[in-house]
Amino acid sequence: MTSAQFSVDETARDTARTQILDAAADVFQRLGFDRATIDDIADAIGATKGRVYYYYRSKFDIFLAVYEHGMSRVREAVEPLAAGQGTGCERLTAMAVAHTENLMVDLPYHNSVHQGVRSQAASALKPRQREALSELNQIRADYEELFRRVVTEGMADGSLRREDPKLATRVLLSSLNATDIWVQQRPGQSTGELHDLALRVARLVIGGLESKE
Amino acid sequence: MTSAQFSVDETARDTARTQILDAAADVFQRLGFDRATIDDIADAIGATKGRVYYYYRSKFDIFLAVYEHGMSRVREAVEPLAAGQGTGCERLTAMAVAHTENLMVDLPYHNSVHQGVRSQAASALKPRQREALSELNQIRADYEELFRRVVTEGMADGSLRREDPKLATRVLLSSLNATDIWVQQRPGQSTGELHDLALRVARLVIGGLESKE
DNA sequence: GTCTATAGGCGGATAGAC
DNA sequence: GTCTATCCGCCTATAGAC
Repeated sequence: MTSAQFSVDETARDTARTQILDAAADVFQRLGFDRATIDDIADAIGATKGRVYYYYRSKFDIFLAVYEHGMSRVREAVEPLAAGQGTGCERLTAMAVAHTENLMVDLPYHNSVHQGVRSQAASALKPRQREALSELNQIRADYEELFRRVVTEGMADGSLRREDPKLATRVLLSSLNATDIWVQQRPGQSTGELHDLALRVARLVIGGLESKE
Repeated sequence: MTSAQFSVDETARDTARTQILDAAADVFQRLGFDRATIDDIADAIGATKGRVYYYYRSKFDIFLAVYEHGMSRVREAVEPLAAGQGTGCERLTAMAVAHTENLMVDLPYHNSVHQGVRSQAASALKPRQREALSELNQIRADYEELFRRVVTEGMADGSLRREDPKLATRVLLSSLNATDIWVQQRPGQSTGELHDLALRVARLVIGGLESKE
């Protein structure tokens, strides 16, 4: 086996896995994790259970992969902005816009993650799965910490009101994430329109609705 | 059968139904509607399935009753405030505080409703159930409309920034509702502490985090 | 009214053919 | 690798005893 061949095999495997993940995220969004069946996922890619179980051990493992995929994409988009130029408020706004934009683009993934965060307590997990889940929750906690640092800096430089940073960050992030209830992906939507909507949402949440007198 | 006796029977029946509803809301919150079993609900009140099915035809009917119960309580608390004194911003804030406070007090009910809104598309419903659900969704839409009117008035009287009222109302309500992810009921929590937390959350969402320069 | 027992179906997961 | 066939457990809902 040449290394080129090895590489090709790896790519093919990754492609197959990603195809399953995309389908799974979509089905999870539409039906919810519990109602979604492996057959639904298989149908969505024109296959049967057999193929899905060849690539993933269990339904929960698929969920974990969707979670990880979704988190790493949004983190890549947002993390660089935390250390950028400008006041805390300006950087926080840039992060919030990028977060919301990513949420809208990767809506099925985000929605699945969101479901997972809501109901993680449920169901008896195998040790392997429990470990994987708590790793992901750690990544999520780190992500929140990223926002909390910028919030704290913004309060220090006077661009943000002084409030409990932990509470403020929680409210901010949960508010942004809540948009996944009412946004809907439309095929004809340009990325410019999405950016515009994300901007308006982020400004509403950070700037508030109250007029500045 | 005297009318007094009739009344007593009705009360006993209502008490039994409410007990089931309280248990169901709690179980739905902890496990999610899909994972929750009728046995879980029965266990929570020290009974077996038989009792639960004597009072409710199906699991979905229990969910509908929880939904209705939760919505009518929050509506009773918030509706009178819409027509009160003060600027649009002041009335909106009072409504938002009452909404959030009620959410924290009736957390299991709110959380169940929230789940229902998220996944209502799923599962084939019987005509009777479909009708009941769309009635509840109408009640929910009316509730949102109540907020939208005050938002519009606030923009007219200058106490709120001019924005698309529909978008602003959606962001506001979904932000407030999103707190059900991270709030947790603690037995020792006084109503004063709850009110204080609700006030801070509502002011963060309406007033924003940005400092007014 | 509330229980126990059970029917009935669905869906996750596996075995084994191709 | 992907399929078909099937096992098995769980859970909604009902029947019927008490």
